[in-house]
Amino acid sequence: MAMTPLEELRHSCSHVLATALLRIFPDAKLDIGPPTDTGFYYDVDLDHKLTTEDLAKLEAEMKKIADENQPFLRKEVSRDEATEIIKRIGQERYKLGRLADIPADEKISFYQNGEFIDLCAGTHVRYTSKLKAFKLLSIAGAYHRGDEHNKQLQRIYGTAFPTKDELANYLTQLEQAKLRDHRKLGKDLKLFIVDEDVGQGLILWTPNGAIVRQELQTFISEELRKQGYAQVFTPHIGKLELYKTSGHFPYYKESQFSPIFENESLAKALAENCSCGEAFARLEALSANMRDQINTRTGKDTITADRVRPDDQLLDGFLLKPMNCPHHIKIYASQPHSYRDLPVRLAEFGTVYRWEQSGELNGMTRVRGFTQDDAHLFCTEEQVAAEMIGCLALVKVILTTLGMSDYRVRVGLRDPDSKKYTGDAANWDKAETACREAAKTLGVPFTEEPGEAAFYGPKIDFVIKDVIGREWQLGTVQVDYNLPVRFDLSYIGADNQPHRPVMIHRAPFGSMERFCGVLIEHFAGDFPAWLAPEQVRIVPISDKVADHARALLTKLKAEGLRATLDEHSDKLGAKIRRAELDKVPYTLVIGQKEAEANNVSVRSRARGDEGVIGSDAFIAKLKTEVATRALPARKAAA
RNA sequence: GCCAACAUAGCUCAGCUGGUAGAGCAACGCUUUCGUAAAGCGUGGGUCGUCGGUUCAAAUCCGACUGUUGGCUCCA
Repeated sequence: MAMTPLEELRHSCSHVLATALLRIFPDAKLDIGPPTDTGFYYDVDLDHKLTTEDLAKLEAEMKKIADENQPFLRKEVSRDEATEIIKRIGQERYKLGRLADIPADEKISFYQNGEFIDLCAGTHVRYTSKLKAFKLLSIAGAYHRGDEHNKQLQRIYGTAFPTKDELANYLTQLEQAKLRDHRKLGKDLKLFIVDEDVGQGLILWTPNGAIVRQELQTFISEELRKQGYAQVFTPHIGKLELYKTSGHFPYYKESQFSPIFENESLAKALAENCSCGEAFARLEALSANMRDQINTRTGKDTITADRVRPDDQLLDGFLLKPMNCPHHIKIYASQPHSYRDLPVRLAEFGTVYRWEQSGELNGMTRVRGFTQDDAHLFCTEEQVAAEMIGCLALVKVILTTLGMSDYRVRVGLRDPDSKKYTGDAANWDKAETACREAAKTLGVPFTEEPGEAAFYGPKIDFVIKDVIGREWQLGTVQVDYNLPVRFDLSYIGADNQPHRPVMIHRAPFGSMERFCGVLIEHFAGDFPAWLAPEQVRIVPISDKVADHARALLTKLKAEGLRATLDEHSDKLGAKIRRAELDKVPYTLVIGQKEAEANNVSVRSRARGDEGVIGSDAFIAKLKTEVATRALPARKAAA
């Protein structure tokens, strides 16, 4: 595949970086150095721990190499010659493996610039002097071949552009992006905190953030009522047995909080001289055993769920729920269903807990406890398509209302080579077809990605990028033919015979935490009035109108608006500045003139000074803006 | 979990090679009563993330731990 000119430029930078590396650290063992979406990197195995000072040195050396104006020369060789070259330059540690990756029918080429020669398919710019605008950015650890069992190499990240202006522009953009990072804004606008003593990845929603979340929940609840969902509530824990049946316990044990054991069960285990270590070892064996049982099943629709043999019951206990499905399934299963009842749609803002690796935690976007705007639909096979479309429509309504249009849609299919999936192939095919067909109705491009399915079924995900380009899965819709089997769910059909329902799991926001994090960045903290923690701030010009201002505050609050009054003795400019920094959508300036006429001078965060209007007229206008969940109308560019 | 960097007042940060802490903003008080992004003066506020070590002496050097950040791995 040919590289774009920009990729060519960046990839050439990788080679120049490698050239500089070997000049400064001759014993460096090189792995690979490809271009990326935003720049390039090179992975290197080096005993010396690279520092930021080294980056500066390397960058200076790269500039020298660019100035030396070395030509990039391509050389095609046989496999034996390639091996010889790699040995000659002393880079056999990784390069021989990379050479072995090249299929037998493909040409093997090296690129040489100056003294440096590298196994490489290309392509490159013609001379190093073409590299005019590059910068080394950071050093990171990266496993060889992306496998955590392999040695961790040092990865040097950099970026490059055709011109210095473009590079400077990109670096400025990075700086700008940091200003709308949800972690910074979350602190500035007092939306949420994470406390060390409460625990990593556990979000404490402070009053301002709670308002945003509550408004989002209200919004989605309204939409759910329109679509015929029933609201349920379920507890935060469930017995281990429940998750053994669902398959979550054996499959995701390592990413769950440890079980909460019953006191009696623990006491019994202790009485049997079972140490904690042994108990956990037995639990470990149990989950491994469960996995094997499931994997060796032939995939027939057995109607009966997997059961744990009684002698496997070593310790009874509960699990903090890692997902809501089993609880909702039990609600469905609690009474018989006729085909006339279907679809049954059960919704809950359900809080779940997952043991994410410490290094993966990130602000609100990757946490250990989060609340899904979850729902499970139980329907007939014939209803799947329509229900899927309904779920996707809901996601679209939400994204449209919030003005989020920059996302991609991913259809996650099973990886035919992996064993992590449960259920029979025929059902998987049906489910995957249903997903594909539903995705087509979206009217936006989507990609099909094998290996992205959940263990119980394929899914459609909405993926959005954060300010620094990281992708986050938000809304998700998943078809599931498996859990209904595992829990032996049924409904009575028109033929008076029991039938197996199909489940759809869906969460339009994904999780309230992640969604709010992304939303903060999407709006850069400038929430539309309906979401803004503080919708209106009254700014009296002097104490002389304080009584009038207080009366207005009372009135705004009585009208259900989230309003505050700035009673500081600052000058107007300072109060305006404070309101702007707090990103309040509307500031009402009240002086003698306004007080006498019962007017307000409106300053909009989005549009600036909007002039004087009667206070009742303002209230009516704002209430409409809030009720319709309008996005702030920006001032037209002059 | 792994690699690396970082952790000083509510916030943003200063504190060079060791001699027990400073600024701006915020808060509070007083003065000012002001027309669309910062009025003036004053006051309070920190066992320098935690624990341990080196030293006559540690915010500063070393170690462990906790947390954060950037990556890697993972993400039902």
